[in-house]
Amino acid sequence: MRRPAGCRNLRGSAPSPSPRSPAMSEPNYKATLNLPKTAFPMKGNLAQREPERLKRWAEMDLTGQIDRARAGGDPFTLHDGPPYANGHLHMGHALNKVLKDIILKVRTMEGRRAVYVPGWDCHGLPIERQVDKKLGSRKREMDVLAFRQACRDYATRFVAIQREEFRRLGVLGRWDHPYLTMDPHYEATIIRELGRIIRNGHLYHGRKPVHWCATCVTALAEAEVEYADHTSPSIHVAFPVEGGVRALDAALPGLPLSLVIWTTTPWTIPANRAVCVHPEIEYVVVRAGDAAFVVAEALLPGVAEAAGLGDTELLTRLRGRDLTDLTYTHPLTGRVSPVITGDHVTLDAGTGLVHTAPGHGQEDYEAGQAHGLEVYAPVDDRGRFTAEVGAPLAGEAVFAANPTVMELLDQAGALLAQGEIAHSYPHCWRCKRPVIFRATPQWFVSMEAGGLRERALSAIDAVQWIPGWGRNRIYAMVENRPDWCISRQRQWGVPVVAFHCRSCGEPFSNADAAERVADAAEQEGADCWYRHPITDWLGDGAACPACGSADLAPEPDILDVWFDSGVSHAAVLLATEGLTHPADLYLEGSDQHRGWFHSSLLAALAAGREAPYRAVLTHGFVVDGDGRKMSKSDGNVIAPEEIIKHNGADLLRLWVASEDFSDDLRLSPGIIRQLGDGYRRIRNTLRFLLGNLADFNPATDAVEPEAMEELDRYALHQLAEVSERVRRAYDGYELHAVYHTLHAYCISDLSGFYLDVLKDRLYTEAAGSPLRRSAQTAVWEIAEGLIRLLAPVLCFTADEAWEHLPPVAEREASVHLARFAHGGRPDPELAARWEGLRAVRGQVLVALERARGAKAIGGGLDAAITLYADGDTLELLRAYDGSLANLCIVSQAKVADLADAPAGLEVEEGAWRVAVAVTPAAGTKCGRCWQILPDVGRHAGHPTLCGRCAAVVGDHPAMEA
RNA sequence: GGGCUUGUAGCUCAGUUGGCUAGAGCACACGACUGAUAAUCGUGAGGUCGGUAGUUCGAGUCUACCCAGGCCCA
Repeated sequence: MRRPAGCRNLRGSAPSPSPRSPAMSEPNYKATLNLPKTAFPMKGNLAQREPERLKRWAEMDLTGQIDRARAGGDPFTLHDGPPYANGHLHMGHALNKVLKDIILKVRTMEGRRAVYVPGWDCHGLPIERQVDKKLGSRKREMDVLAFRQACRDYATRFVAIQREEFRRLGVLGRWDHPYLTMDPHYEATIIRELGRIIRNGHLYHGRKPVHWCATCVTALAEAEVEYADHTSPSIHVAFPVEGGVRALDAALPGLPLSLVIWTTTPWTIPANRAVCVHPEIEYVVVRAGDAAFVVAEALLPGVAEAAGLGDTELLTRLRGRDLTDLTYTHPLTGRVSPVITGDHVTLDAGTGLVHTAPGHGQEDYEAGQAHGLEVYAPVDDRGRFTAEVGAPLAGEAVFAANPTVMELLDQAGALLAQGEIAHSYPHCWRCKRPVIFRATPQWFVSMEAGGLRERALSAIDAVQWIPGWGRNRIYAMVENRPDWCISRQRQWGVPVVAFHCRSCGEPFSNADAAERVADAAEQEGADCWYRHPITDWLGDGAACPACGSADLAPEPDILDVWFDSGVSHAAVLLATEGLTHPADLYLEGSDQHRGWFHSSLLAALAAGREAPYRAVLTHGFVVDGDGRKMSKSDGNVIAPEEIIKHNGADLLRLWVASEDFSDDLRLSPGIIRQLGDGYRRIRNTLRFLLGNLADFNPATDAVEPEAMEELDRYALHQLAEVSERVRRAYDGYELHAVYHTLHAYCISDLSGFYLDVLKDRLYTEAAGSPLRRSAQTAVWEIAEGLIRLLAPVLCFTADEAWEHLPPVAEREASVHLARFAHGGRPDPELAARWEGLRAVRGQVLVALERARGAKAIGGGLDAAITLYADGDTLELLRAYDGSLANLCIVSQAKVADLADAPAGLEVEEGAWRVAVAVTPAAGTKCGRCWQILPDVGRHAGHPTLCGRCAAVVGDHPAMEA
C-alpha cells in the first residue's frame, strides 16, 4: 500500500493510525521495541538521598574497606592543614576539603594508598576569647587548669560539629581518628619539637613591642585591639645635630641645625634611639632666624606653619640617604643617636623625619633591628616610667606624663610647637582604655642561627609550587621576615618550656628538660607543665645558669598556635601508619603562604628535619558573582549548608570542580543554577546509558571488539581519548578541565551524536541481535568508564549509578573501591574516517534545518537526502553508503558525484565539500521504526512495517499475545 | 603604600614558542520530536579579548602605564 505522494507527517500530527492500515495490527508494535528501562531516577533528589548513602558507607565501613584494599599500594600522602575548631563551616572550608577529597579519591582510583587523616587546630586566642566571654566574671575564680579545661571542652564541641559538616560533603577519611593539636600525643610532640629547636640553638629570649593594656596589665593580640577616636597631643620637636649645619657641608653658614620630628606620643621621647628618614625622599635644610632645620621638602610649608618657623631660607637640598652621617643629641638625656633610613617613612603626615623608639612601636622596632638599636622601653607593667628615666618622670603613668615631657622639652628649647589631634587610636577590647606599645620579653626562633633562613630558601626551591608563583610569594616572605616570635602571653596553648631565675631574672631554656616535659605530656597532656614542680624537669640541684640561685620559676607564656600546627608533620606524618614524611602534597588557600606552609617549613627545618612537603598546591578564595569577597555586611555570603540543603553536596562538589581554583572562585545563585543544569545533563546521560543496558549481561552478551560495528568502535575510541584527557587533567590537578571535558563529552559526543544515532539500532533491532549487542557493548564500556571518571567529583551520584550497572562477577561494593577503567580502545585510523563522516553529518544537519525552515520536512525521518561530493569526500561517502541514512537520522540517503548536482544547490562549505539535496522521502512510514521506506507493506503479516521490522517482530514474544 | 595575583561572549572555561573571519559547553532565540519526556535533537544570534599607549609586516598573546578585583603585609 503506497502512501500518496505529498502526504507527509507534518509537525504536530501524531503518528495516528492510518486509515489505510488494518486497525487490528497497529497498536502493539511499541511493545516490541527495546526502550530504555532503569531504576536510576532522572531526578537526583540529592538532599534526601545523599544522607542515606552516607549512612550506607558508614555501615559498610567504606573507609576501612578502601584502607584494606589499598594497603599494598604506593602511598600518596596529602597532609591535612587543620582548620580552627571554632564556628561552623563556611564555603572556604568546604572548598578546601572537597578539593582534598577529590584528589584523594583520584589517587585511590589510581590504585595508590591515599590515607587521609583530618585534623583540627584547637589552641589559641579565638577559643580563649569565646570561653572568656562565656565565663564572664567566673573566670577570676578559676585556676589555669580549670580554664584550660573549659577551652578544651569548647574546642571538642566544635570539632564534633565540624566533623559532621565535613562528612556531609562526602569527604572520606579517618574521621574517627583525626588529629587534634590538643591531644596529649600532639602536645607532647609540640614540646619535643621545641626541644629539638632548643638543642639546635635557635631559641633565644629578647624583647619586642606588643600592644599592652596598662589597666588590665596584659599584652593584647591584634584581635583584642579595637580602634576608637582619641585625642592626643601633637608636638614638633627639634633634635640638635652635632656640629650644626657644617656637619653637612662646610661651605654653609655655621648655624645650629636641628632635625624636626613630629609625634603624638610625647611620652615615648625618653625612649628615642634614632631619627629615621626615607632614603629616596628629598629633604631641605632651611634657615629660620638664627637656626637651621631639616625637613622633607614636600612637607616644609606645613611644618614651617605648624612649628612657627616664620619665613625660611633654603640653604641646601639633599636626599634622605645623604643624612645618615649625622648624629644628634637627645634634648632630655643628652644621648647621642644616629640618623637611620627606613622605607616606612612617608610624606602623608609629619616632617618626613620619624622619631624612632624601638621599644614602643612595630615599625620603630623593625627599623631598630635593621640598624642594631637597643629595644628600650623604660615603662613597667602598669604603664609607669621606671626608675631608669630618673626624676621627675620616674613612677609617672605615661599618658599622665605627657605634659611633663613637653615641659621638659620646652625647657630644653626643643619644643617647636604643641597642639592636639583627634585620631583613631587602639583601645583595649575589655576595659576600653587606650593601649600602649611596649617592648616585653619574648621568646624567638632565630632565622640566622644554623643558617635557618638560607636553608629555608633553598628548601623552597626544592619544593614544587602549584601554581608556580607560590614559590616567589613564600620566598620573598622568608627572605625578609624577622625572627619568629613564638611566645604568647595567654593560657590556652602549649607552654614555652623555659625558665626564669627569680633572683637575677635570667631566662633560660634546656633541651633535656623539654624532653622530660614531653615525656610527661604524652600521658597528661601539656597540663603537666602546670602540675609538676620545676624540679621534675630540671632535677633537684637545678640552679640559675647566670647567678646560681635555686629560686627558679617556669615560663608562663604559651606558644604561638602557628607553632602548634607547624609541627603537624612530626605529630601526624611521622606517627601514623600509612603516611609518609615528607608529604606528597599540602593543599591550602593561598593565604597559607604566610601561614601554615610557612610555619611548617620553619618548624621542620629549625628542628633539624627536612621540608615537610614535596609539593604545595594552593587555591584561591571564594568570592561572589562579581568577584568581590563575601562578607556579612554585603549580604553576599553563601553557606555550604544552603547548597547542600537545596541542591546536594554533589552540586557543591561539581562547583568546586567546574572552576579554575588557582584563581578566586566565583559563587552566586546564578552559577549554582547553571551548574544544576550541567548536573542534570550528566545525570540524564548516565540514566540513558544505564537504561539501554537493562537486558545486557556482559558475561554472555558482550561482543568482541573486532566483531563490533565501526560506529561502536569509533565511540570506544572517543571514550579512550576522553578518558586519557581526563586522567591527565586529574593528575595535573586541573579539575575544571575534567569537568568541562566530561560535560562536553556527555553533551556533544554522546547525547548529540553517538547515542542519538544509536537509538534506532538499540530500540528496533532484535534484543539479542549482534547489531544491538555490539551497541550495548560500547554503551556498557562507556558507562563503566564514565561513572569511574565522574566518581571523584560526583561521589554520591557516581556511586548510585554504579549500583545500576549490569552485574558482573566481583564488582566492588562501591565505585570508590574501584580503579579507573583500562585505557580504552583507541583506533586512530578508524576514528579519522568517522570524524570525516561526522563532519559531513554536521553539514547535512544544516541542510535539513534549511529544508525544515522551508516547510519541506518536519522531522529528520521525513527526509531523503542526496550527498553530492567529489574527490576524497566522494570516496569516503561511497565507502559508507549504507550507513549514511542512519548516521544522519534520515529515512534514505544516497551518494552522487558533485558534477551531477542540480543547478542552484548550495554547497555546504566546511571541512568537507558536500552539497546536500533534501527531499521528502518516498515510501510509507513504517509503523514501528518510523522510517519512510519503499519496502513498507511488503510483508503480509505486518502490512504497516518495513522489511526489517517485520522480520524482527515476526518472532517477537509480544506479538504472540 | 608594598609583595604575589586575576581580568577572553550573560555564566563556566579553551586559546600551543605573537600568524588565517577569537573557540567550546551552558544560558538565550527560533525550530524539530513526543519511543531519554519536569527529557531529547537541530539551527542561530552573542565578544572593540578590562582600558590607553607602544614594539612588530602582524598582539588575546610581548612592553609600559592606568582601571577594577583577590590574598598577604604595612
